[in-house]
Amino acid sequence: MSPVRVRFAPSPTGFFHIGSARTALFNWLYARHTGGTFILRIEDTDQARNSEQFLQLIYDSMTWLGMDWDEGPNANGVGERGGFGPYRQSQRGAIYQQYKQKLLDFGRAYEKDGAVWFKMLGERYSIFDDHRKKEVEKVKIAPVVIEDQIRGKVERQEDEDFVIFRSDGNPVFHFVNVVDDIEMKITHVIRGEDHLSNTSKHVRLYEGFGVAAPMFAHIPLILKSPEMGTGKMSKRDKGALIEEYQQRHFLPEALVNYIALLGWNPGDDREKMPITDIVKLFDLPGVNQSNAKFDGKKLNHMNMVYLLEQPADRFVALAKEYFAKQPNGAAIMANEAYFREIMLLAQPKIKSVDELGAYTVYFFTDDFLIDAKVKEKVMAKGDPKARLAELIAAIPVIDFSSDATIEAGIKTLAESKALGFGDYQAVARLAATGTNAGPSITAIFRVLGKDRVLVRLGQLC
RNA sequence: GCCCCUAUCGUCUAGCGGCUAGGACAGCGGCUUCUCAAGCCGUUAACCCGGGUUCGAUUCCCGGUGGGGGCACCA
Repeated sequence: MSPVRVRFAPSPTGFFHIGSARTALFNWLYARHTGGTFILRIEDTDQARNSEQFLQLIYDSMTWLGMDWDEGPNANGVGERGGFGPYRQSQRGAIYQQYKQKLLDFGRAYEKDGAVWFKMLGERYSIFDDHRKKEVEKVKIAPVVIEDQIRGKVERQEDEDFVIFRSDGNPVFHFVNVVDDIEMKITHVIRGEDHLSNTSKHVRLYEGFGVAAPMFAHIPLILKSPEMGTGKMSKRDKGALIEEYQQRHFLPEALVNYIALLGWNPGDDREKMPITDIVKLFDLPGVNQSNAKFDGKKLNHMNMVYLLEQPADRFVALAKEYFAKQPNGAAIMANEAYFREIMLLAQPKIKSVDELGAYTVYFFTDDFLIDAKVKEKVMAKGDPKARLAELIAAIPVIDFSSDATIEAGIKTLAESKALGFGDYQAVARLAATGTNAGPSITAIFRVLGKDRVLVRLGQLC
């Protein structure tokens, strides 16, 4: 069998969303699994809706997700690579003209009302279509049979001529799609199920050109989660845009892992798995046939699991990227080692990078908010003011060199008053951080240092 | 309206004629703990309905119903 050549063919007419990303991913996975070629082709024939901004977004999103393409435009938008170009349909006009002429020469196309139509072969008859409210001409012809790699055998009647060039001279999607797939020697067309009904047209076109059709594989769609409503996930839905996850500093490998699992699984209970394993195990017959609903919570969980296991350097780098985009520059201005220490305290505790700001504010400013509800709760229990006073008195003699020595110091104090560590912890935390969530109080004390701790404890008294 | 695809816990799914129907997320309960998370343990929860085929159907076939998609001089 000839080497696999697959393509992802987006239109730069809107934001890059999760459904497109998965179609791209399944193509990419199949190419990498089989050692084939992954092609990026830009279907920018709709001049009215195309934009360079959206085009760049496609490159950026694919790159961010780690889906590298072997042929297609370069990610910086300058030039392209591969021997089957150009890879933007807007630059392939001459090829479409040639193919149109072929069909004309074969007697498989004709002009009518200024448009060019593809001609079905067979006995003709007219019938009134009450959906379209008009008389249509049909052809007696056997149904198209598609051997879909995911769906199995699909039969569909395709019995009407259809437009391949509009009267404005531009070719339509079905035509350019098939021509490009022929020219680029595509072996497997992996695309969303929304194209399944179009496939019969495409098969007829291949027949018209006298070319064998490629393999087809129609993957299920991603639907809205129940809270979002019903139907296909659309660009307007929350969580639908790849850009959004990038801006929220999700780990791309977590997102890729999650979307790979929407409609595919490795055949066992594994969920979190490195991309190399997914590449190894991915195959078309393993793809599900039914649509999947998007579940942001599960994606969040996947992201957290990945975050937890990031090496310190990578996590700190991610944190730095995050803080660099925050309006308040205090964290980014902070001492490198100080910043690193705080980020590593936060790493095991947060669920996503974008929690970092709120989770660590009090390390970078003395002007942090005191959570009113937490304050009310903490101050209502026992005699927190007394505990605070005792801590302030004890701290000058406590050894702040390590968490262990701080813990020992507070415990000694607690024992001397016949109290527990917990009696000091909550109020100390409130005073030092303004909240009830965070790393261990001993680590907070150590990182903040005696002076700042004393000031903060004093302020709450 | 016509055509096509599809159907297991709320969600993602395993199952490929005989299972106590398994896992994960979410939920709930507990343990641990200096808070909050995480972690660990436990727990609630599913084969859409009706006919066949079969000794036996979640599994195969048909019909219904539900869900999704397509029926353009959009892509």
